[in-house]
Amino acid sequence: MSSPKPRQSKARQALLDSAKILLADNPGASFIEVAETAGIGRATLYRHFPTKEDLIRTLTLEAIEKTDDAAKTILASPISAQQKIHQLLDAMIELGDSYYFLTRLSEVNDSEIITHLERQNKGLEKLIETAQQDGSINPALPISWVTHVFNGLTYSAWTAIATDELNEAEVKTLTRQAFDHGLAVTK
Amino acid sequence: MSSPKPRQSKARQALLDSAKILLADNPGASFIEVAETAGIGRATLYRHFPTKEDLIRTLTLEAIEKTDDAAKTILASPISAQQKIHQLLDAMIELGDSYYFLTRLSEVNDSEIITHLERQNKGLEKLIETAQQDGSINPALPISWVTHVFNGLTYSAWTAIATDELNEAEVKTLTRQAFDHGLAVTK
DNA sequence: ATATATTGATACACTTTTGTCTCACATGAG
DNA sequence: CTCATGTGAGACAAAAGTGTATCAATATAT
Repeated sequence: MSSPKPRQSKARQALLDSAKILLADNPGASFIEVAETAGIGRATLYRHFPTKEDLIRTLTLEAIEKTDDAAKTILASPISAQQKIHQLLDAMIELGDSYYFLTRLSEVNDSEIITHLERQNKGLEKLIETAQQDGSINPALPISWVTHVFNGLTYSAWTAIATDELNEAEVKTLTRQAFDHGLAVTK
Repeated sequence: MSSPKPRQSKARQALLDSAKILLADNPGASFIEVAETAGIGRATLYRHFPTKEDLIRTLTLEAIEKTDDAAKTILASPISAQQKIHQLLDAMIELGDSYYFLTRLSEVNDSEIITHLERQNKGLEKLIETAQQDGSINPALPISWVTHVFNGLTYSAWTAIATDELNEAEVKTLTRQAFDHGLAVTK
């Protein structure tokens, strides 16, 4: 009848939102800074996350979960592999806020997180393989290279949105075009 | 007649080489770790670099200098803008070892370094503008977007080399193709 | 061989960070 | 209102990191 965690949720989510922004441009920020930036007491932070690793772990799992949610919908759609990849690119661009801090951290050690990331990568590779079979991606390209370009262009999109006058909608279009046809004149 | 710094050079360069590898996968590494990894005493490290900032600053300036050296030769060549961009991509891929640690660090604050990076970026933009005028890059694309793709694909190339079975020569070819024509079938 | 410079090890003081604990206060559910 | 829970502020101890100084050992140039 009643919601399960009515009290905690708000402060906790505000804390996570604040932390991922701070850690994105200062991966070495101390727990003290995290608490101060979030505007909460240090003791409260420790109550929610015993160590810095716990916090980062939670942030990472949250990002992974959001990606899974988006991927689930996209993969279930009756559209081509190419269109699915395009929508995945869009989803990753939208999730920039949740993911960017990860690119600035040390190598991931947590085995559960590694498992999730590998699973998601496997899913992307599967999709790429299908796209290569139907000819929308060059079958001569190594699958791993295509995933690296996927990630690299996602990174381009994030930085373009973060630093430039380009808005998210423009960047989505440009990224899609760059992924498919590069930077030559569109024919 | 005699070389200017015969003594220092060796230990110092070995230290820099070791540090950039360590900082690449652990940006938060302490000075103690840097010294231990390089196999030198902590006191010696402080003699060469008074603070961690000095070390990072030196590493960064070294990377910038290497890029300038490469760019100088490339820009002086009697080749097309597109070919110059291709060679710049090659050069950046080769400099992965020197640059990768920079992508893992906090925002750059040093004004001299910012000036250098902006100068190099300006040079790239100029080149892109020329390539757009001669039609090898789509003139409809925002210049800043092209630079983001340049950087994103450079990042793709680095990670492909670092984690995969692909060698540098293959990756150079793939990167060039992705930059020009994306991942569709080459015509 | 000898003077000079570099190095590694160690000790030291200092600062920052981490993690725990206590207590008074605020807030929301019943 | 009352009570359980969450919170902020601060004290506290322990650990890690930083930066300086000293000294004996080593390597190098002449």
